[in-house]
Amino acid sequence: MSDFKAVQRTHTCGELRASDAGKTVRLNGWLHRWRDHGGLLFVDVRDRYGLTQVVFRPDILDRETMKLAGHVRAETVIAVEGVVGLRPEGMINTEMPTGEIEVVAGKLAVLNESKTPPFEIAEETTAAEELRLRYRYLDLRRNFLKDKLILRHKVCLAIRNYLSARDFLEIETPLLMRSTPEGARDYIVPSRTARGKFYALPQSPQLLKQMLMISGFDKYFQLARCLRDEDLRADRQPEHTQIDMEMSFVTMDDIFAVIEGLMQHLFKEILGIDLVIPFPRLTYAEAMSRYGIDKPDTRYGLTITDLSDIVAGCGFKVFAEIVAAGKTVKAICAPGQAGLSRKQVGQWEETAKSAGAKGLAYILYGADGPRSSIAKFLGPEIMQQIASATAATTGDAVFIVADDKTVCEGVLGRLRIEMAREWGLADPRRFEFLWVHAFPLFEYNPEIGRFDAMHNIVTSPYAEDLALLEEGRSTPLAAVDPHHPWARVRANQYDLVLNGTEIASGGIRNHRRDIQQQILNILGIDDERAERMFGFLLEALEYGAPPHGGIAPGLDRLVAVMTGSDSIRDVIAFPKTTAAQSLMDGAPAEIDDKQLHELGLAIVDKK
RNA sequence: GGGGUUGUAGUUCAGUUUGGUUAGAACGUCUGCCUGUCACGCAGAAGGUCGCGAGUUCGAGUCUCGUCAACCCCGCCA
Repeated sequence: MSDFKAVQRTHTCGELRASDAGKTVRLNGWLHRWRDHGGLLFVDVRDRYGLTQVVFRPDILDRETMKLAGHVRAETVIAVEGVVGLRPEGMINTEMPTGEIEVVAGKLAVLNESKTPPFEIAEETTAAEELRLRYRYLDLRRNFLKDKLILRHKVCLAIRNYLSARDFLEIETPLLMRSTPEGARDYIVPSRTARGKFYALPQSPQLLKQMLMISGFDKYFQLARCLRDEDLRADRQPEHTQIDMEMSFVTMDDIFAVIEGLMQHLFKEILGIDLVIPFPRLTYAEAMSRYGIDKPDTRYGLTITDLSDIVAGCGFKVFAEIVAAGKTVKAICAPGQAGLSRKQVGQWEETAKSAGAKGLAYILYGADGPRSSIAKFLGPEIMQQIASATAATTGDAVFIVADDKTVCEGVLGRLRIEMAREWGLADPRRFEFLWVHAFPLFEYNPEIGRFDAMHNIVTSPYAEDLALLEEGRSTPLAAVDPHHPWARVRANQYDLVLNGTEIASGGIRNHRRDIQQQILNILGIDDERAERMFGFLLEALEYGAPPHGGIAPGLDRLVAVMTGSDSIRDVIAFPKTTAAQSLMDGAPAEIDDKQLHELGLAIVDKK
């Protein structure tokens, strides 16, 4: 094939129609399937645009060409020249966009042969993901993945157009930067020119986009790669892409409005779906008490009800004593589940226990009256009150947890998700967005014996909570006490939740050095260390830093939801396994001794 | 770091509960036949380190222990 020009395609495999009949065309592509009738031979040629049927006819072609065509196998790269013909009466394939025509072959050239692929390049595959990841380039030939990457491209393009039209500037920030002691474990890159020193790959461009605000670029965005060396999940890869944004002179409402507009645009433009804006808002406290989680899936009910007042002083000692001790009794109502067997109820109790509950009480409101292991202690009146509080009617089941408020919420939140999954309560065709805001700024961490940033160390406190920062230094309350002043500081922090997935996170930042420094101090970073680690940020805040804030939607998670993917691996061209390995290229891999030597590194323990 | 699921022809699986003759099926591959198929059809053939390593046993795909990998979850992480 010395002269490819002579066989180069004139059309793609997805574009020929009946109106092209009579044209002489050339197609290039992969041989998808063949149907050899001994005389007649049909071949489907595939490229990313589609499939076109090519027919090889012995009455037209010489014996050599027929023989060659008869021996071409799956995934061979071929070039075909022929005449577009209308298919005979009754032979039209209405399943295919090109189904009205076929290319009557005149010439065939093999551009490259293919080994038998380890799995079929078919619409559906049952091949294990491990195998598909090893041969990712073959898996990407399948529409299943190909279409998702195409949709991802459209999302990226629409984001750029939308934000650019609203005066946002896309500005790149470095991948090699200094390690800062925040959040996740860093990926580290050794420096050759400064031996013994290291760059870190950014967990996000957080500080850099703040520097851009200080530079005066008041509307910034970037499709930014973010790297974190933490354990993986279906929705977590070591590198992911954020639609990173930051704005100056804005309030939370301004940022919500930009994101609501962006999401509305993306869903309309790409999926043809009309989103209703503005999105509902919940405070963190409301989300936790109603759903037991800070990223609730609001496509289904099963909300949490507080029963403490009802069961205070009731005949069931366990409940009464818990309430007397200042703890809580909470419940969720599962509609239509009164028929659960003893075994099924036991399985939910196991789930509750694994989530931290000591037990799980239940009341099954059957047609012949409520059934419950604690019915005789509660009595009919209390059970009636529980029914009306949880809006349970005949046929429903109520599950009750008694413990600390946070344990109750955590357990019932978990049960809620598991039950919705078990009973298929979440409608996959619905997209329910929700803002969660007013997070606590700090969270007590018993492991290290001090407060941690709940989200981000640069998030600003509510102005009316500023006094609590100082109050926390002299309070007689223990750090673990939920009424500790620092535990009560609310943050200008907000998350965007979509169908129970955290899709974006952001906040209004500290633009005053004194407040930022005070927060770092509370987080256990003294002035000396703050200077060393964040000196550049603190210094920049002293040169007229404007009020600013931002947000960063996760592109992978967003596209995963938009394409109905269970894992973000399906919307990433070359993802890694849960052990952060790339099965295709074998990364991570050892490097040469010479490379180690140049960097001044030695491997101490290979494990 | 912890819990769970899975691992048997190229691929997807059955066989493991109850250890016992030659480890099966489908798809794919190869050969032959077939002139309107489109998951073409028909006939035949080849194809196995039962993830890996120990152990128990007369005998292990099957039982025990360890180990590796993929996936899901907790911890961890935006």
